[in-house]
Amino acid sequence: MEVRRTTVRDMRRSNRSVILTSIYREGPLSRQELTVRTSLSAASVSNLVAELIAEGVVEEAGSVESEGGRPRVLLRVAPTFRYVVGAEVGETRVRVELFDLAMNVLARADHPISTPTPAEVVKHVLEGLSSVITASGIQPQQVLGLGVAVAGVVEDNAVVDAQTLGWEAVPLAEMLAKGTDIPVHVDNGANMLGQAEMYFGAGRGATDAVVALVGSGVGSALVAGGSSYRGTRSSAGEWGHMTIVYGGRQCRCGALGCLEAYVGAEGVLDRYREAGGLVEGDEETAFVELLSSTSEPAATIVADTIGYLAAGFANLVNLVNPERIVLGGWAGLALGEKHLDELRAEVGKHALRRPYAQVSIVLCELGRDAVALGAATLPVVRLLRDGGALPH
Amino acid sequence: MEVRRTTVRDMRRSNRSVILTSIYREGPLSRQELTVRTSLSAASVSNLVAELIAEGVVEEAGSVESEGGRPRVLLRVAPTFRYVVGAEVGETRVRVELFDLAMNVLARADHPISTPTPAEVVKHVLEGLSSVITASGIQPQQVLGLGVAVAGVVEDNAVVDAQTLGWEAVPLAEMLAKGTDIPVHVDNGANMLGQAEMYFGAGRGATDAVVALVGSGVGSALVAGGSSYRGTRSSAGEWGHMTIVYGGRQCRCGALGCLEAYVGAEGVLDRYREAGGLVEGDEETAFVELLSSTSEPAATIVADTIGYLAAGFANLVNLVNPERIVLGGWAGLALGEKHLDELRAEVGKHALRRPYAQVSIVLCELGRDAVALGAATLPVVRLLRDGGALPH
DNA sequence: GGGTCTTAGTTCACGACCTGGAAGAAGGGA
DNA sequence: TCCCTTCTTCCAGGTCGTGAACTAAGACCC
Repeated sequence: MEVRRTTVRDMRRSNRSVILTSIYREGPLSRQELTVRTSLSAASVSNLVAELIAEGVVEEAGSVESEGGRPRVLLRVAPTFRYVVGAEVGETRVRVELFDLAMNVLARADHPISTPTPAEVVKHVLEGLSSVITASGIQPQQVLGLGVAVAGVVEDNAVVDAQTLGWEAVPLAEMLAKGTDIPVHVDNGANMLGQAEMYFGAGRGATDAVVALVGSGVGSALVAGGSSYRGTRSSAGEWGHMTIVYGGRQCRCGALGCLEAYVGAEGVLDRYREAGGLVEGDEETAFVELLSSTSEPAATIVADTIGYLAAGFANLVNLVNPERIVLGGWAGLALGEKHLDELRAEVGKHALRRPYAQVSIVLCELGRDAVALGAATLPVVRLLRDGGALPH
Repeated sequence: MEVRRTTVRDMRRSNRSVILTSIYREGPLSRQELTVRTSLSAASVSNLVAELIAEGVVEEAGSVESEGGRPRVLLRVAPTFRYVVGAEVGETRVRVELFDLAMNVLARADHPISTPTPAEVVKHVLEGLSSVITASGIQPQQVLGLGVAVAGVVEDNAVVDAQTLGWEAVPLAEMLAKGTDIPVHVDNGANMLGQAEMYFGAGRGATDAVVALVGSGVGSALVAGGSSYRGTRSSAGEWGHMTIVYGGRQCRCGALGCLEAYVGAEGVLDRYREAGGLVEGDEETAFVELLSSTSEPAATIVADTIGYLAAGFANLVNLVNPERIVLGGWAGLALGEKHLDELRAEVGKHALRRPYAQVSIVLCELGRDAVALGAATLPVVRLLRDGGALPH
């Protein structure tokens, strides 16, 4: 039973949330447009908006011609009402960025790390946090929240398992909270990149989508009915470890024939090497090299990769019937920029006709640095959900 | 924007819905237990329950010892408040069943069909409807709704595509509505079987689950966050056409290497035949025969089937992180009854450790005749959602 | 420049709703 | 008979969205 009672107060919060979310996500809107979209009465919109303006969450932003009468006053979420901070914890660095509510970057702090122990990471995130706050000249109280993205399984703001960092059961949010009064949210990196694309990139407007990330490894973020789908215990979206070639190549997860073993950059290069190809330089250079090579074995490997990836996409199309699949990750983008049409066509060969006709396959728009941006949206989403009420 | 405004009236409806749903799904409850579960005030519970009793939706059903004082009066949804009808449209027959709200079957009508044209099916469903109403001696006005399950893609109560019946774009609900005043709901057969299991069978209590159906073909019903997940355009759940052996066996959908081509009864028997096995009698007999055969090739085929099915399960486990997978369908049950433990172990080889540890794999409890039952829950779910308000 | 039209936004009385508290009725056990 | 717990009833208090009447602000016309 997770159905919840409703009280008289929930009503106002819920309506504030509806209005605020509309204003935030559908650009500047007039009160009149809000009455239409929310189907609230003009009186209520006026009332609620007045309250939001009085609190400073919303502000008027110019006006626009009406249909012959008094002009409509546009409303937007005040970008400087509060600020949000996003952090990306990678294997080799910690990046912290401060945004206003319009998600403009106001300050950034990068810090390389050698041994990413939890204590080390906590220290650098907190240092980055105060550094970006100072750099942007705002008050700490003006920061709405800190979102942290970690590559690994995250449950309830705690990192449960992060193989690349070698972490297990690290209560990251709790540890960070000891060093700051700012509310802390922790989530999975792939989900955060997905969230960024869904809010500000190629996923805008879609309610059922998958953001598929192909880098050295392969992952995805699922969006169902407008919000991120996490599964029972937050580990949904492990698309990379879907068996696609039964009994096939060994994957680093231990299983055989995972998608990742075929389309992850590492797997692709392994396959190229086995076919006699020459792999030089770091993974990324080599991968890009492979993509632009005109040699016969390289072309075969690339074509095969497209085929495997297409089968992986088709599995998503058939199983979850998304309206959009957004391909990202550095290897995914590199591949997609050259071969998107082939990929689309190939998906059609593996997917069922109907769901295939309903899906559009596009590339990420935000590049790979959007992880911190995505993490920073966590406190924003909370603000919108609570109708502009501040935490505590 | 699918967030909806809330008005002062939605509040009462929503609270009625919360109470009614609790009573229906969590068995007879006393008012006192309702105040705890819903966190509504005792005054409101009393008030709302009185209203529901006055309308006849809820009734008192005995009492139970309290903690020393006045006994608690138990409440239940009045089984005879209204009745619901479920229909299953198959290739060879139409089955119509009438239930009370406790989902006891009160009457059943089966009708064989030779050429399942839409007109024919409409005729038989309507005949079945009036036949079960007459047989059970109730008034047509007492029937809350008719749910119809069709094997095929259903969008907005219209059958979009049903290959086995050879239908395309059949507005079934609309056609049926011309012959009856009872509200008609149409949905996909696999989803309805899934719904039945989720409400009354092996899925009870789970909020993130997959009901996997293996018969001659293979399908599934996804349940996310407590309700059925349909995807953008209602065709989610096509698990059977997930590529599992890239470039593998031809599937009847046209693609290569679909799960269905390996674990659907038809595919299994084909593989057995190719391995030199002797397939006699109809599909079902032959399949059961194969399962109990002790010959070496048969054992291999069965073991392979378990392996492929396990990979298909593992893909679900990794991608959607369900708390439960319910295996059904006649072939699935036959296989599961003998080999469930092997299947579970095999899934562990393909799935990631964490999500695998969080899932339980169980068999359907309701048998394959639960399709009409599932379809009949459609109007019940509507009733619960609307807090007991009758349609129209 | 003044009147008028049109559309946008505001104000206010009203009815619907939940809550908390208090008082009491109901039903059983000691 | 007394006590205890579970409902029920009632009322004042507070919140909310709504419809209707009202004000605001431009455009247009003479």
